[in-house]
Order: sequence, then structure tokens, then C-alpha cells
Amino acid sequence: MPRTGLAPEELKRRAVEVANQRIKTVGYSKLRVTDVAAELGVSHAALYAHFSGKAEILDAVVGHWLDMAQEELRAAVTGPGTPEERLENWLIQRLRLKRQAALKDPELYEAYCQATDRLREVVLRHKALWRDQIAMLLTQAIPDLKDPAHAARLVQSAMYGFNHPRLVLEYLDTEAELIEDRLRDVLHTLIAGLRSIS
Amino acid sequence: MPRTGLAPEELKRRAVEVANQRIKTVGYSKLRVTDVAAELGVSHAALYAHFSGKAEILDAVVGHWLDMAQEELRAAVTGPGTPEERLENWLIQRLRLKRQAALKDPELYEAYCQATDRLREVVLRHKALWRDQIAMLLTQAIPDLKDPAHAARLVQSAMYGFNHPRLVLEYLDTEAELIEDRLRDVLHTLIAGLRSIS
DNA sequence: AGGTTTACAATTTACAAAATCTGTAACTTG
DNA sequence: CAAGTTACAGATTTTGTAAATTGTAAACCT
Repeated sequence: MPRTGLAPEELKRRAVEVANQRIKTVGYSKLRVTDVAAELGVSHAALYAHFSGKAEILDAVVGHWLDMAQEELRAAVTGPGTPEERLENWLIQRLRLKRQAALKDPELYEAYCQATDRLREVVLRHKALWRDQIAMLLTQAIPDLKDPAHAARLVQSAMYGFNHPRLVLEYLDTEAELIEDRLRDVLHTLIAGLRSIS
Repeated sequence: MPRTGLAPEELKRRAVEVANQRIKTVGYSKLRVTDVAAELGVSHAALYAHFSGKAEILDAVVGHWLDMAQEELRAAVTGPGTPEERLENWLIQRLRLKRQAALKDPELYEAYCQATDRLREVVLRHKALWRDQIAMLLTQAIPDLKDPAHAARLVQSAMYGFNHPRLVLEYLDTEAELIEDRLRDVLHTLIAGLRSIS
């Protein structure tokens, strides 16, 4: 019987929520497990029954954000337009989500950056998911594409300069439209190239 | 009359040399202009007659490294092979130079990274030079290319994920061949695309 | 007068003691 | 016995202070 009156899953969910909130306000580097526990009304040791440590709490926060982003992006995959338009849309949307996050919640975004730097498993999983989505859209856009997985990796490589979290930060004060136009240019040229080769 | 017996230009050159050496040994963050001056046998204040401050000395060191790199790359531009091969060669060579620098003189490379982060004028100038070289090679590789400058920027955008100093560091422990293959893939697909569009 | 030095104010860095935080283990409660 | 608490050792962060560094100005050579 939990003395808190909360099911384990619920406490976990709330912990992530609180951590998320605290990162937004006090910042990523100043997040303390103690504070999160205090805000939940439990001792900090209690959290260790649900998370292996501070890193895992952070991972959960980042994972939550990535899930939200994933959800938003799903619309672009199934939306209207030609496959090529949807792929473009999807890539632009992904970029916008990151830029918005970086502008709106810089501290939370910093957590995401650090998770990426350290190659945390959460981020790797989502990167793989994203590549799958690109592969799917590419297959639709280029019917006789030889090796979708390979092509997807290629596109992802070329998009890295636009999408890498740190680089997104670097270009934050550059006009969005300018960057998006460049992304489109690269994408369309790549697709033209892939078509002409296939 | 300089009391050091050195022409201003010579002192400047030597200061850069000493700073360069010191960065390699004691590290970028621990470079002191006092030390540089001491090693030259002048008071640190004397350097302020030639450099506006510490940042400018660092810029000069980075500029020097970039000049060397530029020199090395010139060979690839005028070397043998088809224009497309030379462009590929040039891009690969540039990547290798960075990786080598990062491995051989990590501290010096860190100075370069920071200069890039802060968008120092030295780095911007070299980026423009590089883009010109890409444009030239592209023009040769694709005779009826509409807008070489635009195409060069496009290629540079797509290459950013391979060439950005920080990302180079990030991939330092990934096999060189793997990355180079990806770079080639992206480049060839882009060129195919540019050809099919022109 | 150009180039340099000395002297000095404003910053930055280095360091060590005190406080705080993380993670573990033994103990408690419904 | 699952969920939680308290107690605690080791690691990390904070804080205050001394020392070193940067950059400027006025004086100094030749």
C-alpha cells in the first residue's frame, strides 16, 4: 500500500511533470532530486525506487518531450499533399519544433542537447524512429528507390547541419525563413539526385 | 625605433608563433598574454600596441592555422582528375585536415572551435573563401549550372553536418572511412540532383 | 613620434572551507 | 511485503577570499 496514496506509475508521471516544470523555471543545471521529491511531498530516497538515479529522471523528461514532438510530427506524415511535399513538411516541422522549444524553454532545450551529447538511449531511439519515418516518406516519393534505409540515412546526414540540436541553437537568431529555404533546397536537390540515380 | 630590435611585423609574427606553441603545450584556456610577452622578452603591455587584446591574438593564431589549411587544399583544386573527383577530393581533404588537427593538437583545435562559435571575422572570411572554391569546382563539374554561388551554398549547407568543427569533434571516435563514405554519398547525390535540374 | 615600460584599476581565476546533494542501506509502517 | 523514511558516506556545489591576469594611461627612451 503506497503511503502517498499514489500508484507507482502515477508517482513516476508526476515526478517527470515536476522535474519538467522545475527545469523550465530554475534551469537544467540547478535541478536537484531533493527538490523534486520535496515538491511531491516524499523523501528524495523514495524516488530511487522508481528511477535508477538523476540521469534517468532527466532521460524521462527528455523522452516525454520527444514523445510530444513525435506526436506532432505524425500529422505531417499522414497529412495531405504529395509524398515529397509531406517529407518537406515533416522536416520543416521538425526544425520548427526544435527552434520553438529552444526559444520558449531554453533550459529544457539544454537538457535535450546534453542528452544528445551523451548519446542517451532515449535520444538514439527517437533518432531511429525519425529515420524510419524519412525512409517511409522517401519510398512514397520515389517509387523505384533502391535502398530506402540507405537513402534515409543519406538524407539525415545532409540534414544534420539543420537539425543537430547545437546547430539549431547556433542559428537561433537567423531568420527562420532563410534556413527553411536552404533546407528545402538541399532536400529537393537530394530527391532529384535520388530519382535520377534510381 | 623599436627597442626590441624587431620590426613591428616581425614581432607580430613571432607573437603568433609563440602563442601557437603555448596553446599546443599548456592549452587554450591557460594561455596568458603575460606569458607570451615574457617569452618574447617584452612586457605584456607592449603587445597591446600590435593587438587590440587577447582575442585578437587568438584570432591571429586561428587565422594562421586556416591559412595553412587553405594552402594544403589548394593542391586538391588544381590536382588531377575530373572536376567532380577534385571536388570530392577537396571536401574529403578538408574533413581530414580538421580531424587530424583535432587529434594532434586538441587544444589548438579547441581555439578554432571557439573562434567559430563566436563567429570571429577570421573564420567567416575563410568560410567565404571555401565557398568560392566549391563554387569554382561545381562550375567545372556541371558546365550548365545556373547559379554557382547558390549551388555552392547549397552544398555547403548539406556538408555542414560533416564539417562543423564541433560535430567533427563529436565524430572523432567514429571510423573515418564510414564518415567519408557518407560524405561522398551526399555529395554525389547532390551533384546528380544539380545536373538533373540544370 | 613610435615603441616601450612602469604603475594601477578592473576582472578573472584559483583555492579551500562550508554547505548541499546524491545514492545506498538499514529500518519502519500500513 | 511493497512503499516509504531516516541516517549516512562520498561526491558536488557554493561561497568567500587571495592571487593572478587583463587592459589602460601616463611616463620614458632613442
